[in-house]
Amino acid sequence: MIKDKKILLVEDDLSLGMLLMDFLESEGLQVTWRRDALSGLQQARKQRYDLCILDVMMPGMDGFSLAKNLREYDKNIPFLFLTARLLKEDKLKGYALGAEDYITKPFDENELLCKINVILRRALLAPQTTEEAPMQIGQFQFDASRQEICLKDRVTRLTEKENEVLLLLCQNQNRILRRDEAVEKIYGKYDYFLGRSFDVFISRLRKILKDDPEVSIENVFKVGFILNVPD
Amino acid sequence: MIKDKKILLVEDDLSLGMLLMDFLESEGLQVTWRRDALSGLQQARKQRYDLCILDVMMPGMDGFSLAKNLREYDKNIPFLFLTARLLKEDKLKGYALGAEDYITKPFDENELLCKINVILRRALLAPQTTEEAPMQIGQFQFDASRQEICLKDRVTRLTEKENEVLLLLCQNQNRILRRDEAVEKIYGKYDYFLGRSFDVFISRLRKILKDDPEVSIENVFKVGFILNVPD
DNA sequence: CCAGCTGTTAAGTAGCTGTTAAGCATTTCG
DNA sequence: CGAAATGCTTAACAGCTACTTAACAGCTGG
Repeated sequence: MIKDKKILLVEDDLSLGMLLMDFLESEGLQVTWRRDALSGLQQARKQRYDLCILDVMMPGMDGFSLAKNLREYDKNIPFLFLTARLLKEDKLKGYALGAEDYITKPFDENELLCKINVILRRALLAPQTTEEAPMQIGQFQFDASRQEICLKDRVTRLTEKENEVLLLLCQNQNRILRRDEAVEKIYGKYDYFLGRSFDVFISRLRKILKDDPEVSIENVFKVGFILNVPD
Repeated sequence: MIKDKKILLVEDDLSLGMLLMDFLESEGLQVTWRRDALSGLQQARKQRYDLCILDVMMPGMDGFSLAKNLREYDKNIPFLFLTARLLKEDKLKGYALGAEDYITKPFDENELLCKINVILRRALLAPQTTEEAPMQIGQFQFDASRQEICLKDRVTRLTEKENEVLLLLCQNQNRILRRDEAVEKIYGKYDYFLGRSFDVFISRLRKILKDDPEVSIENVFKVGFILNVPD
């Protein structure tokens, strides 16, 4: 089983919280337990967690709002909900927020552990966060960590989203970056308007890149884009 | 929501199978439904699926054994179990086999859809499983991941479907690609018009490939096509 | 409170793809 | 042989997809 991963548990119930914390720690996970949404949120900003386990019903801010806030801060952070309510619409709401799972109390500890393992296992397969070193794109020098791209002595600062899109293109240079995958990575979901917005960034990046004729962003109809770079 | 992903449904119950197939297809997924484990296994070997939905209790081979066999063939393929039994040890067994989820009947269709989306979304974030090298077709160089084919210094970008058809032909080079299987793989079903459409793609590929006289797409009457390549 | 920036939505245009149709060619089989 | 079925190719087109520019609402920092 997967060990040494950081779990943020936000659960107001004292006995359940202790129980879970003990159990998960005994399984080799590093658990931080917070008893309300606000301090859970603060904790999540202090440190990156591999998974957040959120109680839905809590005094003050509920688990759904907490999840929304967490996602604003890190749009890829995995979380799952714990709840005593089994209202169908709640469940769907949880998933709509991007939850990995939605578990109703009472639940079996080992089953929870299995679900946690599934989530962590998938996260293991995901690529590393960001590349720090500047990259070469034809005659350009693209530094994603500084969010800027240089040609000779001209430096262009990119916007946050432009930077994300260009980074994705770079990570797939000279092969297709699938449209749906790209949008999914950037926004966490796909719909018509997000696709349109993505197009606008492609257009803006093309304008930036046009000064090197050997570099181009080529469309593959209905599928995606290829960042063509020489060599 | 995520569309155009290939789902393999293995479920012996007629009414549930039809219900699920209709529902998932109406959500834009490409569903192949098999009614027993053995033909499910055969189907999985014919084509890569993004997710397998397996009934646990089936006459003959059960869902667990099927999952084991699937994993031998592709150790990363995601699958989830459907079952009427809610025995705890069954559940844990399912997860131990590497299941993404374990769903007990009766279940809500929309909840199932949510879970499917979670799984497909996670798979999107994972690195490319099939990093395919360009293939040689006579004097051509066919790069399916760039969706293009080169002869000397002439580069032809293929359309999405052309690419799919040519890839299938390549995977069966110098032997028969059965017409019904090909259409089934590409469209998820077979009817008269799909067969006609398929013919058009064969015709268009022939036009592209005609510049190397050693390469041909040969018809086998009423059965399919052979991509003939030298050596 | 204003100015500037950013991301999203909108609108218009252009272009591509997959499907269907139609006419002719080829194969099969009684 | 002749009829029926199947295959081949070209053409046409509706619907979808993409590109660009513009406008705008929300936010940020001064």
